[in-house]
Amino acid sequence: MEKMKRTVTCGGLTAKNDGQTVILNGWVHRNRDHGGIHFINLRDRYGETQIVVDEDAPAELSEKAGSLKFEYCVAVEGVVRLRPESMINTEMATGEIEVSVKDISILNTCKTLPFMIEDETDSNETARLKYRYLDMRSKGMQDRIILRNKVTYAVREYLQKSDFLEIETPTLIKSTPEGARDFLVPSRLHAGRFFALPQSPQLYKQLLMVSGFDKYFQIARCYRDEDARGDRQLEFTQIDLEMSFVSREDIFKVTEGMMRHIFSESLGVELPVQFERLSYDDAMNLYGSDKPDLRFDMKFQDFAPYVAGSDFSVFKSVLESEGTVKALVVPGAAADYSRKKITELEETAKTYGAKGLAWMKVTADGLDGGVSKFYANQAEAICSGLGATEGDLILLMGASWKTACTSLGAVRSRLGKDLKLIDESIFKFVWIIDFPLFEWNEEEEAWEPAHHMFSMPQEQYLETMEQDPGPVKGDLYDLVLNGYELASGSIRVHDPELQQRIFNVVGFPKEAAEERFGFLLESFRYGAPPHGGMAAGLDRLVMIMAGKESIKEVIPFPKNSAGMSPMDESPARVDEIQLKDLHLDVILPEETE
RNA sequence: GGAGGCGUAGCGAAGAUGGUUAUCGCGCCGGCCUGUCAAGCCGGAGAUCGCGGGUUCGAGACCCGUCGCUUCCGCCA
Repeated sequence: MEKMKRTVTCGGLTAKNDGQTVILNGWVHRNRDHGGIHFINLRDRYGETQIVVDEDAPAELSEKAGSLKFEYCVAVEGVVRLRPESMINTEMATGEIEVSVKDISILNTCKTLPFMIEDETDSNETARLKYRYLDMRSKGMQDRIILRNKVTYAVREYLQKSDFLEIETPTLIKSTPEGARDFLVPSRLHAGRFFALPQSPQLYKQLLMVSGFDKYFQIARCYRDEDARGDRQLEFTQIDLEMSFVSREDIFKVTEGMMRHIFSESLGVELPVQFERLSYDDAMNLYGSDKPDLRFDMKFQDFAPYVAGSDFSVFKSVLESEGTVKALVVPGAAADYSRKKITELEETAKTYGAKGLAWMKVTADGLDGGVSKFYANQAEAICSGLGATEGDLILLMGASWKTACTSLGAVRSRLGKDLKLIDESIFKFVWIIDFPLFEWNEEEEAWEPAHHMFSMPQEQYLETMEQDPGPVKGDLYDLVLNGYELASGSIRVHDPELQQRIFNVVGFPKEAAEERFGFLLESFRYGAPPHGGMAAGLDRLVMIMAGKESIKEVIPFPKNSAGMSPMDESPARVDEIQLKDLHLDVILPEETE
């Protein structure tokens, strides 16, 4: 190897290198054999270089060139030369030059590939995951993994310069009942006991604040044993940070600064100095989502004022049962939206629990189609009230507040895509603030934490928190980017008494709290500083930056949607001896005959 | 747990209303070719049409079941 060690990479040669003797190492990306002359594109992560075995090359070399198949790993020695003027490839970074080959050494051959190595593969995901090491040879995957590296580097650079300390927290921890299901790790040394893998470093970073490390961050792997989604995996990575002696504004400032640095350094995109803010209530009422995509507008409007003056009984009964009736005006969509296409929108709404989707179209003479006959007498008032004009489609949703908002929100998202209202080239950040601290669980008939139990209630609600938990807003915030929840954070509780009051509201008895979080509560009794922080999803961030819709595209070795790896076939069964060591007995679900 | 979509050669796809030997592109094998860069041209091999059952003279197609993948809901921040 020493003799044929590379002196340059496949992306490094330009016209300036004309005449130099170089050695390249890389993979055969293409091999074009023209009979007497071979053009071979040699590829590595830095780029591609065309190497040429000329017509007057020795027969042995020519034959060797002909034998090079896709993805052979080779070393090549040759002389850089300028391409003839008319042969310059302007699409290629190294397109001005080529390397005239003097010697080829085959470092390794390659079997027939399961799929071609192309810039973006359209091969099926299972094959891509099974041969992930080949999939990652593609330019697209290489670019994304490299982008991910740039992002993590920018994170560290920015936070280190802002006096943050990168500190590791344990990944074998105590299982806690809140939130998602834990991954459990059986203990060999302690029969019947289990560690859990962390869903986040939450408790430990708070303890670091108690220790006085007033600015902490970590690029932390987290685990949740829940079903996968396009933007959710069993294991994922968070940019986790926490600060002491801060208010929400300090955390916003750091996060905004960090995002600006990330985007500027890794994409060359300049973000605004401050991100927009929207209260949770407004986000839900106007966009039907706590993670609204603000790259397009189309806000909801209140349709309640027109309900009483109509015979349309569905909406009347909705309002009687304290529900909401929302209107969504879709400009100019009347002609394009046939009954069939509206039914498709209705199906979207129904997946979010809506019973139906009412509609009408605005014509020159008033309202037409759908439920228009019920509102004919108010046509003018409705159109001017909603700002609807001829050719617009009006969609109406009546349901309980949350169902009305979320289902119409889903319709809005779909319309955004269908009508191409979204400018794909922009990055639209928005802080969603003033989240409710508690959420009423209908089934369990109990209050539960909307985020987690360690978030601070806003001061004005402290008096009434126990009597009336519903309206209590927390010092809680999410950062949303292009309709994805990118980060989530809060000012934490640092007072053990207040923490206990919150546990009480969500029906978490003192004994259970002590049992689970005793170490945290105890730490609060030793001069815990006020603190707060946030955690941002690294995978999602890089996914959005890369313009992809699945975090699998930015994770080197992801699991499939069933939570398995087609490559190593994990999770796998283990042998009896291992189980015995761990004091485990496995009961498989009954096998169907 | 539920709903939709998909499953045809190594890969990507076509295959109205059931009809003889299942089609195309890429890849693979062989040959030709002196400037290509998705090179081109000629020839060849390669498919129990996911699996099981059924309807039929006849099923890739229709029916039932089942498995796998995928997206979404539930779940999860």
